[in-house]
Amino acid sequence: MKFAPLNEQMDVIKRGVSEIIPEDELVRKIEKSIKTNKQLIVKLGCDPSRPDLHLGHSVVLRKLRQFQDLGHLAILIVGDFTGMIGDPSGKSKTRPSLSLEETRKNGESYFDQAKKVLSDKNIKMIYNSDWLGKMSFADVIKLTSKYTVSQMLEREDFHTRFNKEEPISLHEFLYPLAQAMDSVAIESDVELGGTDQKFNLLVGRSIQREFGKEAQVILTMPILPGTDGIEKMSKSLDNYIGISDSPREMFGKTLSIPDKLMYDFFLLATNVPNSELTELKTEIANNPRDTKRRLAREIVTLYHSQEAAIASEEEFDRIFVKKDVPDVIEEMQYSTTGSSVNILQLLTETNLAPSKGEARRLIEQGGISINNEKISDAKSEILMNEPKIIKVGKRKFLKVIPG
RNA sequence: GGGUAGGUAGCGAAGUGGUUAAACGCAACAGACUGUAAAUCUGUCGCCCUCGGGCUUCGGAGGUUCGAAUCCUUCCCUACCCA
Repeated sequence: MKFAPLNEQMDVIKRGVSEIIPEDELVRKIEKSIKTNKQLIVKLGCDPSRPDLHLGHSVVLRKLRQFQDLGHLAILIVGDFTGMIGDPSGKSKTRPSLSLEETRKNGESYFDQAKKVLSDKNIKMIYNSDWLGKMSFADVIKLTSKYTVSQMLEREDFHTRFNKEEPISLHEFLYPLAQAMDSVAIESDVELGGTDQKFNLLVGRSIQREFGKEAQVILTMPILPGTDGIEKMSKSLDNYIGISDSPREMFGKTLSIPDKLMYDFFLLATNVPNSELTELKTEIANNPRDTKRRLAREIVTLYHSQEAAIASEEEFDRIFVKKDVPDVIEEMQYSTTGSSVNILQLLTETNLAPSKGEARRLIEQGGISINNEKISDAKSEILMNEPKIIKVGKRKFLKVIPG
């Protein structure tokens, strides 16, 4: 294995990063790796409770990919053990804790999606129940003795929740320590994470030292904002662009981001070369419309293909500019007893509307059309003699096939 | 164990016996507009039938009352203070 020179490696590694702590230690680790011809162990923890990956996750995964391409070893740690305990933080009703089997399954699905970003070379996936599951209560007590309550409360979210008199479950304090044990177990040289992970990553450093290991360097990436431009990208806020989204969805969602986010998306979520980045800033200012379309194409190309990118752009124009129908529409078999069916019944039975009241409202507001004809009467009877295309709102389509 | 403050629709938050299906904000949804699924504006936002209603909601259970989210009993949950 031949590693690239230090400067080249650092140029790649530093793109888009928020912090490297401490940077000089990373330099030393890389120098040593070049000299001894040994790959660095780069760790990324993944949460198996939410296995749907989106562009936000991709930021850190892409960084991991860059380490892989530089010849280093990526270790993905699936938190199956921690997932099993379940995390009731926040107000959400006791989140059901997953069984080991479920976390494993989610881990697999995480891995499948992550493979769209990662290389299949220089990679290892490990479950943390391998070592956490073997710890005795005495081991846990020993571990917890190495960290104090005040130190824990330094973490911002604990701190604010504590001050707002919101509940903090005791086991939540154990998560950073468990994560730190992962670093001890695999002897990571570098751990990646979002800036929101900084605290946990730093705990890893001190616990590694406590266990007589060399401390890992931590590398944090900025949090990618969601399509709303305000909150961080997340599935629960529905402001995400999923790695497994269809080209059409990816394209549309990308166009809907606020203009001021474009640069960050180019920087953190695409392969646009470093040399083009400065130029892009002026492009964004001068021609936001076309630049955003390019961004959308870049993203679709990354997860699907160039052809898909071009097709999704064409389709976008067809649906939203020409207000036409997409060429691929979801289909559903639908059978009725009579030859026709009431529109409200049709909408609820096809799950296009959750209730008849909602369906009625959609009709009143002019949001329903069938075969391009607006339905304005909730009493309409729809003749079910041939396939019909139902349109709900601007972008929900369903082809109903009688039978 | 004792005390105090709380638990209201997806979230935040009003409401302390009777036009309260429950103000307001956010989110969501529809329409208009737009380079956009952005922003803005308008409307909607428990369920069922209808334009007049019917039914089910305010942590859980029970009770008082012609009538309760609002009063009482009891249980569960959260935070804080004291031990």
